[in-house]
This record gives sequence, C-alpha cells and structure tokens, in this order.
Amino acid sequence: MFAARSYTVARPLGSERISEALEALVEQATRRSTIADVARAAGVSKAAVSFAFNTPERLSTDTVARIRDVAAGLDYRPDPVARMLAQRRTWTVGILTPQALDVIFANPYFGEFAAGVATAAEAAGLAVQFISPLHGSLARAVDRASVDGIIAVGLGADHPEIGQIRRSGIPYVLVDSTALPDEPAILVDDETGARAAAAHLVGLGHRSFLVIGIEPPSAGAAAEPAWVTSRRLRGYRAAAADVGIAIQDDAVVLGPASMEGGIEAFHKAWAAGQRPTAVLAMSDAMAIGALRAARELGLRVPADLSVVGFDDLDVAQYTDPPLTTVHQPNRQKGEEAVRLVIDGGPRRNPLEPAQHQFATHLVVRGSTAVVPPLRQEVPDDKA
Amino acid sequence: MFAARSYTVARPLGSERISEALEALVEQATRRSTIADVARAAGVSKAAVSFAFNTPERLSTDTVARIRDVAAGLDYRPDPVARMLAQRRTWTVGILTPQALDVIFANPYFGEFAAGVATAAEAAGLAVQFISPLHGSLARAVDRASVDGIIAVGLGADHPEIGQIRRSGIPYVLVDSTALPDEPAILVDDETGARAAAAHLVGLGHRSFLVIGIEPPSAGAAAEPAWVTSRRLRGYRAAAADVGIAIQDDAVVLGPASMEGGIEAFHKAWAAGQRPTAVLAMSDAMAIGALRAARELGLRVPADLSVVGFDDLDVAQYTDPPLTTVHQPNRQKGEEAVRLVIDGGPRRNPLEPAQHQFATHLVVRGSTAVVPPLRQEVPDDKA
DNA sequence: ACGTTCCCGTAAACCGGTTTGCTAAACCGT
DNA sequence: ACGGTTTAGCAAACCGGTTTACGGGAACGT
Repeated sequence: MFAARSYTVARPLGSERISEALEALVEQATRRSTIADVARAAGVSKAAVSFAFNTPERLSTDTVARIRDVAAGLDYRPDPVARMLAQRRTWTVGILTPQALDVIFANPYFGEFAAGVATAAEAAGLAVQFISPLHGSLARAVDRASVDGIIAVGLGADHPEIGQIRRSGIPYVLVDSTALPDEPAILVDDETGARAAAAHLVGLGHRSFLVIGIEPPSAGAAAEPAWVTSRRLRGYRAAAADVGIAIQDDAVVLGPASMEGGIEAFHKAWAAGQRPTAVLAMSDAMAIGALRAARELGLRVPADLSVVGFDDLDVAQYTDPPLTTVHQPNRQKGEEAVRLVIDGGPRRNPLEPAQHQFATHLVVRGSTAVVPPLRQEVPDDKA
Repeated sequence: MFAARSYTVARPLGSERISEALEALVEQATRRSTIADVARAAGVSKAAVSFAFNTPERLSTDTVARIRDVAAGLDYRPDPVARMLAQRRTWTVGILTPQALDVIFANPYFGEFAAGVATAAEAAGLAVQFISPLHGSLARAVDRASVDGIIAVGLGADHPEIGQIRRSGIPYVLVDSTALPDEPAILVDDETGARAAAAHLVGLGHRSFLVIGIEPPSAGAAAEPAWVTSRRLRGYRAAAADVGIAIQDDAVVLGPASMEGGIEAFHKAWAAGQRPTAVLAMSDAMAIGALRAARELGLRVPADLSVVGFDDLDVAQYTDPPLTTVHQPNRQKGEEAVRLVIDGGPRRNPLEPAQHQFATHLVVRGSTAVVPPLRQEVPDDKA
C-alpha cells in the first residue's frame, strides 16, 4: 500500500550489483537520521542526545549546545512513533463515532463539537485522531487506534464497544449518551430544553405538532429511554401534556440528522396526512430541511408553520427566517470532554462527579409565530 | 498530563510499603497482555504469535488455532504503536492545514473535503489524523505527527513548512495551492469557474460588481499570483474585460472564508460607498454571509442584488434563495488526494502526471437575476 | 589527605512488536 | 537407507527512541 518512507529518488540503471550499491548509497544519503547518528557524530551516547532535547538541565550547557548543533546539521527529528513506544504515551486523543467519517464531517453539529475538542486538545499539546468503523467494524478501529484517551460521541449504551473500551484501560468519556451512572460522561439537559421549545409553541397557541427525531445508529436503540430522541421526546410531550395534548406516535417521524433527513421526514409526514401547525425538530440540520420542504409545499414560515430546531448551530442565525432553536454549548462540550478524559486516569478526586451536564435554553428567532387563525382547531389541507 | 495507560482502580490505604506491593499486584492484574505473555501461555515463541496473526500460513493450522485461543483468553490486542515502529508504517494519513483546527472544523467546505479524504482512507484501511499548528508552530506539529502521508490543504508556496515536508521524505500532496510544477497536487480550474460566474452576471446585464475574496493565512501571500484569491480574481476580471469593464481594487474586499467573514466584508464595502448590483463571492460561506448582510440592508436578492458563490457546498441548495455558485468537486478532491499520496512513494509511473486538476462549472440557482432596471447605469443609494 | 557530595555522562535494559536467518524434524523419491 | 526438499517453529536482531543504574572526576568540607 504505502511505499517505504525513505526511498531512492531516481532508479539507477545498469547491472543489479551496481544498482544495489548505488541504492545503498542513495538510501543512506536520503535516510532520516536517527538518534544513533547524532550520537556518533557528536561523539556522545544516545542517552546524552535524548537528554539534550528532553532534560537539558542534566547536561552541561555547552554539551547541550554541541549536540543540538550537530542534530540541526543532520536535520535530526526524533521519530514520534519510537518516542510514543518508549514513553507509552501517544499525545493523541481520539474522537470515536459509530458512524462513518464521511457522514460525520457532513454534520455541522459534529463540526462544532470537534472544534471544541480541537481547541482544548491544542492547548494541552494533544493531537486529535478520529476513530470510526474500519471496514464496518468499530472494534477493529479501536484496536488500531493509538490514543491516550477516547471521546466517544453518540455511542449508545447498547454498543458492545463500550465494554471493549472499558476493558482496554484507556481513559474515556461518553458524550450524548449515558451508560453507567458513575461513568465519565458529558451530557446536556435535553428534556428541559425540549420542554421549553414545546412550551414556547404551546404559548403561541399551537396544538398540532410534528416531531422530527434523530434515528439511532443501530436500529434496536430507538425504544431505549436513554437515547437522545427519547429524552427530547419526553420533554416535548411534557409541555404538550400541560395543556392536555398528547403527541401521538404517528406525529413522530425519524430520520438521519441532516438537511436531507429533515426534508424527507417532513415530506413523509405530509404524505401520511399530517397537517401540523408547528414542527419540533431534534436537530437544526433537520429543521433547516423542514424549512425547505415546507417552502416546497407552499407553506410560509412562520406565518403558516412554525419550526423549532435543536442545537443552535452557527448556521441557525443565517437561515431564512432565522431559526428558533434550543441552545446547547456544542464547542464547550468538546472542550470539557477533553478535560474529563485528560484526568481520567487514576481519578484525581473520586468525590467530584465524573459526569458533567450542561444546561440548555431556548433561543427565539424568526421561525416561530402565533398559530394561524384558520388553523386554530381543525386541520385542513391547504397545499 | 495524561496518566499512565494502566492504573490501579482504587487507591489502597496503609503503609507505603504495603500499598506498593498491592499496586504491583493490581497493576499486573490489570496490565494489558503483551505478545510475550501470549507466547509464554501458549508455550511458543513471540515470533509464532506474530505469525499466527499476520502470516498464519507459516504455521500449522492447529498451532495457529491454539495461539489464537490463548490470545483471545488473555484479551490480547497487539499494541498499535509497537507495530508501527516495527513495520515503519503508521497506517495513518494526515491532513495538514495552516489554520487552527477550530476554524477548520467550522468551515463546511473543509468538512466536505475531509469527508472525501475519510471515504478513501477508510477504503484503504487508513486512519485520518489532523495536523495543524501546535502552539502556533506548524513545523512542530509536523514533527510530532506520525503519518505515512500528508495532504496539505491551502498551504501557500511561501510556507517554509513545505520544504520541511519535502525533506522529511514523507509522501505528500498539495491541495488548492501550486508549488513546483511537478509536485504532486490537487487543483481545480479556478479561473475558468470564476470566469463563468462573472460571465453569467455580465449576461444578465450587470456591470457593477463587488468581489468578496478569501484572505490568505499569512499576510504576505495576498499578492501572490498562485494564491486562490488571485486565480479566481483573474477569472472574474477576464469576463468583465470582455465587455470593457475593469474591476477596480476598491471593489475587491477580503476576509476569512466564513459566514461572518462574508457579512463583515459586505458591510465594509457598503460603508465604503460601494453600491454593486452583483456580488462575486469566492466561497459559499462568504456568499451566505453576503446574503444575510444584504437582507439587513433592506436589499432583496436577487431582485435588487445578485450573488454568486464558489464551492457549491451542500448548504448552497438550502439557502434562501438557493445559491447560484461555481461547482467544484469537494469530496472528490479529498478522495483523489488520498489516492495520490498513497502511491506517492517511489513514483510508480513518472510519466503519469502527479498533479490532478478538476474542472469547475457554474450552477445557476435562484440568487442571480437580471440587473434591476433603475440601476442599469448610474449607481444610486437606495438603503 | 580523605571521605562526601555533586555534576556529567555512559552503558544497558526496556517499550512491544516484526522479520530474518537457521535448525530440526518430517517427507520424498529412489 | 540416504541425500534433498519442505515444513514448523525458534532465537535473536531490529525498529528508534527513553530511562535507570552506575562510574569517574571535580569541588567541597574538615
């Protein structure tokens, strides 16, 4: 697959014997210099070279200077892999996701989260690596990954990989998914945020809702009460129940958390006869999709239809109309995850809870308004 | 910083001497098993264990089975770092960017590109690692990175790190930035795309343009003819020149390639007295920002103002109005970059060009229309 | 002059795998 | 029964660093 790291630039012609010799020469000329080369050239031991870079105070200042000079001359650069092996530390934190990387990168929510991780990681001098299913197997990917800590996002408690990670002894933190109650985790108060969103709509007179939820990565988890869709749905239903409304199961439609997912979900619900006055979307991406689908059906937002999202992505300010949504601190979650995983080794202070829950709050923008007068009671077909 | 990978779960109380002994025990119980452990337990050599996993045909089938059983029982998992060192291969490809990771992840263009990289990398069994300035130094980050290949995106030819990468002997490919003409690179035909965009507007009767360009990472590179902004600007100007129009320098405003950048750029230009009938934005993100800024100023798009973007991001379909933009194959660029870097070692076929240029084309959507009648000649102030 | 301490630097073990000879036994044909 | 070829597995070198234990000499105190 990959060619060897050091190689000859030009293929010498001539007899094999000669060419071998030439290659050896070129090889030597082009080979990355090692610590042994530097030691030899500087007339010191390998240890001294190592000290010169890592613990200069253990050596006399002029020896350090000499070694560094020689090293610079040889363009020496310690092999990061060898260093990792020797110190048993990779200086890398991994972001683990059950979805493939291409769907991950297409998701702005994830981008903002990763931005938070990157900020904190950079501050701590850590590199960031993504761990996602390799040839369909997340377990294999975890085995391959050389990281000091794992940030697992959206990994349902049903995933067996959680056990694998636990056993591996690598510090980890779960994001957006509870598992054991004392397990390190980053959460947000989904239920309260969802409730606020629905209560806002109820206050505007809405009584007929469509919920657009996030489908779980593994088919089985949809019914799981800890799954994010279940948590948010509970919040929506609680607010609706306050005015004696029940959100029926056929008013809940699931799809992938993307704009396309939102479009399809809304069209599907519409085709099934749903005529809501308000949409409760569990992600901003899906809400944007719903906005688009509604427009395609000739509905004006917010005059004919109100839409509330979830996440408060950067783009939520730039949609037309600007999106009313539930704010959650996407970047902060990423930063805090790094912090949690960094001292996730021998738990510094066992009294301090390893879980961190962030608050959510509603941000009212332009995509919600009072229920259209004609639609106050009877649903009618207007497109 | 990071705690050692294997650690005792509970801190034993009592005298230090006793606690030490206990820790040693727990340590041993919890330590990840190594190839030596497996070899001992199975009564074979380390080599045999290695063969059992990597070259099973070198061993008898029942020995392989026995070793694998023992390994499974011990929950053995070869240390990826040790394996990397021994094979001198990391099975990782790095995406290098001169900007910090947090700005990178916030940029949807980059997300789509990374998605392409991820797709091809996953197919090849490669992990993806991001390389971005560490404590302000890109050179340091490159040194730290353990990758088999580097995909450098948006790295201007002026960056000294290119030289560093070249010297390191690691295969690499440059994206969106030419350097030496025979150097592996992924490019798009910026000039033709930009020209098509401007020609489209010219055809609609527009004569008064505002160009919103991408500011370079390092201040000095703005004037560089190879910088993406320069390339696209040439295209714009060529189309304008066809009808005898010159785009003056004060009609070109630069900013970061983000929505905020687009908003600021448009407002700045407006405040400076620019009253264009059409905006040529060099990125969709900036175009979306311009859309927003225009709306804030009371301009209707496309009735009062036409806007053309560049990139054809997924979101371009979902803006209001849907964005007319220059399409470039963002994901494909990522996939091709991986392919180029994978056989970037001893160049397989020196005749085959290492550079790959993709075509671009205009996608007309809803954000462009014929020039408003009142504005055909004289610019007037309408907000 | 004689320990004692401190300062520099070295040798060697180690991290956990892979890979290269090499050997001993099994197999083979005659 | 015997040389020649496979086959199965081992020992040891190696990848390129870090880290520990130790030794020699200079400085120091008395």
